[in-house]
Amino acid sequence: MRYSQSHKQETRKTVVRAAAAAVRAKGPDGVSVAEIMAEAGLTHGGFYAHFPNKAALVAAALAEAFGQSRRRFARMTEGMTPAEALTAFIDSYVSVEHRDNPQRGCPIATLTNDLPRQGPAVRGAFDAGVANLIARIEAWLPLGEGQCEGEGEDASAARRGLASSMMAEMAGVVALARAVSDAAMADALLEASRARLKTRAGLTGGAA
Amino acid sequence: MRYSQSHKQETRKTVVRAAAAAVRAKGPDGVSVAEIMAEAGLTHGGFYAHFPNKAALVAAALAEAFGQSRRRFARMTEGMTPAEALTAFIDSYVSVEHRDNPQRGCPIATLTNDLPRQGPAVRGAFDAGVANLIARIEAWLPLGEGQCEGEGEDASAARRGLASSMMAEMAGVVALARAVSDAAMADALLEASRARLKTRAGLTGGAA
DNA sequence: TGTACATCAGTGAACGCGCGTTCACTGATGTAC
DNA sequence: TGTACATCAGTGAACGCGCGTTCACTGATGTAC
Repeated sequence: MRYSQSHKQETRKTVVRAAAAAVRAKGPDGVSVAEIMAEAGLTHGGFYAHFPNKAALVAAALAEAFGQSRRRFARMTEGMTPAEALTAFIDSYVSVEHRDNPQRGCPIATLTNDLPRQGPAVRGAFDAGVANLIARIEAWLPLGEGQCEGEGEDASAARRGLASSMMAEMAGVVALARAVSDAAMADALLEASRARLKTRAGLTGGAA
Repeated sequence: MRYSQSHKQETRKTVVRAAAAAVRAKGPDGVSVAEIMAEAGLTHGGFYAHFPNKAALVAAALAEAFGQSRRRFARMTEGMTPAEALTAFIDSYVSVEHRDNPQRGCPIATLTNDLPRQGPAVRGAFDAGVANLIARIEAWLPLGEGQCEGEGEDASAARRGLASSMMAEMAGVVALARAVSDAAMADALLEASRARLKTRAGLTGGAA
């Protein structure tokens, strides 16, 4: 029952971080306000001093989760060439480690199916996260790639299309590997997509 | 309150069909037993004459949904060459029509995120559905495709890997197109993956 | 063929339970004097 | 610098509500005679 000037903001951050983990692990409708507040060391009654309702917390948690992922990959790929960065990104995204730790993983792989049922604030945060991830992949892709030689409108559209297609496969395969209960099949799904994604990005022969 | 010999089985089928649609539209935890029974023209109390609990209904609904998808695509691709069938499959799976009608679409694109939280019966039905879909795509793929020329262990493994990778992208992009609220972005995601999937399957130049 | 009875699919009220949200209260802090 | 007061983050009991599940009951049907 003490508080200083910045104490409320710190408490809010703790709650949002707890929510970011819980929402990814159990889904927006699978966690309760009381559960998240307890995780943050508080009781559920105090929740409404920080958020108008549960939906606002979910929106904040989603934004926090996207921020965490972005910072993590920025740190990981610091100083790398685009080809190295993209390889590292694919290897860590399409991995057993990522599959087995949804609570600190990419929110797209965890929450996609729940999103159509969420409110505008949550969906807006999701749109932004998806667009950001596609743009990041696109920036890492080698120029003049694949079927579209030469610079111009077509090459740029092809790069964007490839980045979008890769994003869909990456999020899809991680979600699928979590859903499948046969362990060998789950491993095989990750392995197949990891190899194909690198080929698709033109990363097979070595760095570009 | 009448019943004939087959009446109970017909009622059960009606309930399972209603559940198969409702579960895909709203998720296993988003529909109530009462809602499904009302959809089938019954009251909720009678539910337990047909199923031991809600989980059993969800498992039956998932199996029914997979069966519907399988029959639909079998009908659609009847008499086609493998290349034609695969093209038709990609076009209808990665489509605006499929995105906008989850209630009669592929359960993988709808339920993946909910599956880790389901019981063994539901998860077993899901595993079978995923394996079946990958096998179907694999059977449609042209022989000696892509990077792996010549027949043998490697070519077969490459075909299976490609089929698995394509399945992940297909389910992933449909789920993603539903999750994204920006209509232009959702359309672009589908379009990009549809084109890339055909290229990946070796369907671009014409039939093989 | 006709009658009496047993069955059981389906009804609708009721049960605990957990949830999101509300609210009267508490007490450590920042501020006014 | 010291004291009195107002603030408001956090507490914990309580609220409606919808859910899965249970249960006493109903009445059309299949069966025994």
